[in-house]
Amino acid sequence: MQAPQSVAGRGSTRQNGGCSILRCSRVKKKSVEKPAKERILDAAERLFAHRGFYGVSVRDITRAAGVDVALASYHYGAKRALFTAVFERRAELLNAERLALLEAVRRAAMPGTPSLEAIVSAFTQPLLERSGHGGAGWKSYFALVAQVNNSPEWGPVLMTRHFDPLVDKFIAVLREALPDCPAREIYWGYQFLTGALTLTFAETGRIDQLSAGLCKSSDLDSVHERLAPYVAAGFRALCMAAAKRRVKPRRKIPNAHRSER
Amino acid sequence: MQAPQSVAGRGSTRQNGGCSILRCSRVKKKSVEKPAKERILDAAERLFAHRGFYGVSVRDITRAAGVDVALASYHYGAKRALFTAVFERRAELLNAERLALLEAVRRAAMPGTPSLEAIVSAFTQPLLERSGHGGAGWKSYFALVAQVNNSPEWGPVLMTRHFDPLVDKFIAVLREALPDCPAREIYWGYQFLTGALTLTFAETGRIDQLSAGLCKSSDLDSVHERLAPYVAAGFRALCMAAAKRRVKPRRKIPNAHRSER
DNA sequence: AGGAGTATTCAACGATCGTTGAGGAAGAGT
DNA sequence: ACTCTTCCTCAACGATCGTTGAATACTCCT
Repeated sequence: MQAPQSVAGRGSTRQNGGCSILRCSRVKKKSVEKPAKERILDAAERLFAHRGFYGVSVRDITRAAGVDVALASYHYGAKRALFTAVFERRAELLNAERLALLEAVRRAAMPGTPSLEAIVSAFTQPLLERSGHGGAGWKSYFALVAQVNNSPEWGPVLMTRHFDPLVDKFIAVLREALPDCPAREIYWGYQFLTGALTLTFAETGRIDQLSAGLCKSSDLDSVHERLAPYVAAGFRALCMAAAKRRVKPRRKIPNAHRSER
Repeated sequence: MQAPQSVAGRGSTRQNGGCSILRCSRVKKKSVEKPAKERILDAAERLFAHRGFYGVSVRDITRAAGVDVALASYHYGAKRALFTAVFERRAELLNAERLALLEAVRRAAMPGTPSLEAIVSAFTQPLLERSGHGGAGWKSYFALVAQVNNSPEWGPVLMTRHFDPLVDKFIAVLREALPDCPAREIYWGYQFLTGALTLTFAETGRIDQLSAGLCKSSDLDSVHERLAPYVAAGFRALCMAAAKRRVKPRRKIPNAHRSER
């Protein structure tokens, strides 16, 4: 959580990273301390992940990064642009890797289609692996994604723009693997998958307390082991239910109480 | 979305709800317009659900409710207390109904145990039914729950305090229905369930766009039809995988890249 | 050495934030 | 008529908000 990132010496009157007479060349400084522009992004990532866009002030971020307030606007413009910059930084890297993994899984199964478990795993593994073992920055990033995905304000904008092109490809492969399954079922199944996945990223510690320590929110290896079979079985159940519904179509749900308050 | 709640005439100099000479008794006024205290809670619910705790100012809320700024502090104290009041208002009502439904399902299956589908449905149906058909207030409430559940700041406090006692009871019944399944698997299965469920409540419209209109975020009847079989199959798959793992225990996951950036 | 260009700081702007104290309006009880 | 209580408004507090323009520091090119 409170990983010691960017704890290098700072202060209001810092000049050369602390060295007074020794010439400290730029190369030296860069090797010992990240550039300010990147430190701002790191600090923003960590703080936004915990308290959301509105819960963090630009001053909170620059203070955590050890730079002046004005530097955030200088490098990123408005606060909103800084937020999207945080979101976008790691998105493309992830998409590239996930797409490659999907193609690898597809090729490995040729001339047939890959198993549902393999498809789902290709979708989730790059994320779970980095959130679990990629360092504090990645952990914060996925916690941020969890909040964005469940936000009516940010979800439709950021998630759709940066992840849906890849999701389309995954869903196409899922449809190949489930040729008799209506597309609707696959979309709903995907929605349940992404809900389960993003809540895992939030790592709120709720399951730790519920299970009295038997499960750890931070144990994403356990999640990786379980999510694929869980979701794959869910997809199959949706397909079977849809097929059964086609035979004897039943509608409506019972036990309704339809009134405000 | 923009349901016409509390649009009654107001203004900065409103005195008696608009009537000047006619004596309008207090009872009459109450019947035509909700009391201010409740209007504040309604407005807060709607706004918090959309932009979160920090994204809404007390002035936003009181303006939407048509009352003075100071009235929020007068009735609820600090802003934080108003937020928890919004969260708590509907929580107990839900818990009571869900507990009764769980007991009913349990009794109906005596002397055996209820099906996984029936247990999961008892857990989700009161929520999906109200979010789908309970009116704008309920819809906002569950969107708020979705954000809280995925928030590292609020989730561990509010969700745990108000919902976990009930969740414990559900998990106990699930364990009865899956007597050979390790408890760990059931907790993870529950976590995936609640993640899928709360993302559904967020209704971000992402699935609408992904499916090109084939699925509607707001169609919670479809979710109700599908979530129980999906999750039930997932639980069974987790149990089977755990049993298989017990026979030939394998560890570790492949393809790791463990380095920050 | 000097100029160009980038990176960073400083100080300040007006706006909005959450909260509060004093006081008014209205009804109930005496 | 008086007081008490409850509900509510008004005005204002100090703090913090996001953003900006001017000025300074540093690096690189020639």
